[in-house]
Amino acid sequence: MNIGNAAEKSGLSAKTIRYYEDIGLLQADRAGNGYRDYSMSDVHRLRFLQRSRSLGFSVEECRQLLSLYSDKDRESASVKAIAKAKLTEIDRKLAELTELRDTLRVLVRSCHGDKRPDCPIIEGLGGKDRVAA
Amino acid sequence: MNIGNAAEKSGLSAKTIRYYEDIGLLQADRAGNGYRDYSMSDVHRLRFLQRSRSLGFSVEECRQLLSLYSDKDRESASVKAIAKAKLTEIDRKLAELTELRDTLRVLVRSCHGDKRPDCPIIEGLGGKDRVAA
DNA sequence: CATAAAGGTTCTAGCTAGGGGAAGGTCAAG
DNA sequence: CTTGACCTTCCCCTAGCTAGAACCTTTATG
Repeated sequence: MNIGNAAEKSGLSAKTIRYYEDIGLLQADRAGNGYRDYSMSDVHRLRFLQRSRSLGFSVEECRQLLSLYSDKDRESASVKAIAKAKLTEIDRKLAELTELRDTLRVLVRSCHGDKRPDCPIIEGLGGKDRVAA
Repeated sequence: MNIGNAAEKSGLSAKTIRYYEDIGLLQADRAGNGYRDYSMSDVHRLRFLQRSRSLGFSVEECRQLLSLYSDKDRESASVKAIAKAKLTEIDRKLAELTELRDTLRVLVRSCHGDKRPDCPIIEGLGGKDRVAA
């Protein structure tokens, strides 16, 4: 099947699929006319990539996961290790983002937001001390 | 003061300060030897940028905030609008990331993680249906 | 049969927000 | 005088694509 078809079935754009081929994630066969030719198994792998990316795995992590996906002798422990590391990373990002939000929320709440120029947000961003979270 | 000094005082790297000048965020005076020369007021603005960035504002948002920072006739409502929009954006990211984490957490918990090849994580990433969060 | 639209191909360039490092000028100390 | 720390500009690199140009192939229609 052509790339457009594979794109539709996998949920990736054709551009993205070509990019993945470019960086060596997945190589496609070529038909006589030079068009890329995808099998159902290729589509499964593309879908796998789409899901992995949407779950926050980096392309390099996807490369590892894809190789484990294709390896019928894999140890599930290897997969779990990657997923756990990603989970830890996401938890860290969540904590960071939560702190950010709390700080920003305090600033926003403390600003009256009218035509006067005095503004606790500006002061908080410019002041000497970190605004209390 | 030289850029290294301004960098230290503002918490930004010299590279970053030059980059900000490059994109027109903040222009510095030049000393006779061609070195950039920063005043304390420049340092305050750099600090302002550092804090704004660290709170998640994009460089373009920082540009607006900095112009409001310098504008003594600003309306605090303008500042609050930008901050509120950013807050909404952060909340959205938080929700997204939380959903991601929950999905990933379910997958990780369901995987025994040993030497056997069968792996619910791989199945979850490759399967036809979205894994339940 | 001609042609136009809808695909496909390769290539380059751009996005964010800087980091790394080269090649070279300048300044203070020993 | 030289060394080392600092400064300058310059260009390339990162992630993960997206957009567009220039061109080729297939398919549908008059």
